[in-house]
Amino acid sequence: MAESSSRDAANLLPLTPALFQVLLSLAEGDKHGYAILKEVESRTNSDVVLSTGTLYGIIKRLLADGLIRESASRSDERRTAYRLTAFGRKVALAEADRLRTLVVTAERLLREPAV
Amino acid sequence: MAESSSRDAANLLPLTPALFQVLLSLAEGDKHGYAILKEVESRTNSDVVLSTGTLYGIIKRLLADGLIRESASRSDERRTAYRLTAFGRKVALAEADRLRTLVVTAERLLREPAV
DNA sequence: TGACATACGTCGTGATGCGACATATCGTGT
DNA sequence: ACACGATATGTCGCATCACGACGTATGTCA
Repeated sequence: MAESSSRDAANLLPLTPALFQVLLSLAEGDKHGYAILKEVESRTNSDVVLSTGTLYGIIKRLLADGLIRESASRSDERRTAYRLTAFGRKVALAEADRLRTLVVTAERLLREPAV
Repeated sequence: MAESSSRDAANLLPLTPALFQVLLSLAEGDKHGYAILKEVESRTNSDVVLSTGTLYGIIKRLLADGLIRESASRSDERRTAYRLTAFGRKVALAEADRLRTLVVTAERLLREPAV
């Protein structure tokens, strides 16, 4: 026990797949909404295609929970860029850890071909 | 193209975390509902605790989609055991593959400590 | 000028997970 | 005999979330 660092990242887990993709996109670098949309789509070979309805809802929740914040660098007028916070990165890492454990378990359980 | 093996397992992805856990539980061996509940809880150290509302809804969907079926071995009167079908195992493997790829990507993107 | 990409956002709907509740049997302790 | 908790299955309503449809602009280029 005794690990109250900032806030407990584990409380927010598991992340929804769409939300996790947005965090990963911002881990790569600051982006505005539309750029996140396009980056996720291209990185996942169109396996994950976020609608704008999905995206802007997620951005609201991420801002409210302090996982991202508005980036100061707004080169352009009508675009708002977002940046992953330290806490946001921590949460994303926790989710990646959770998934890695899950995958290891899954591969162990699925290996045996039915007794 | 030209890969219509039984049905396309990829169509059902991504699986919800709870549903995936149920498949993993049945991959280990046939179980009835309550046993699935307890096995998931103990295997995940109570990180994942399914409510009965969640479980029996999932079982309905899994039956409807042919990922599980009722097991013939009903030693007891008031328990219904379930078994993972070949297709169900295939879907679970596809999900595990998807997650493994995601984890690799996530760890790559999250490694760099913000430029 | 017209079409398409960029960019942001809302709204309604459907799917999903969850807690609360209901019901019943079984085992064990007192 | 009775009570209590574990076993076992299920329903219901609520909240959350992803998605598609739609709306509004501006920028770009043929």
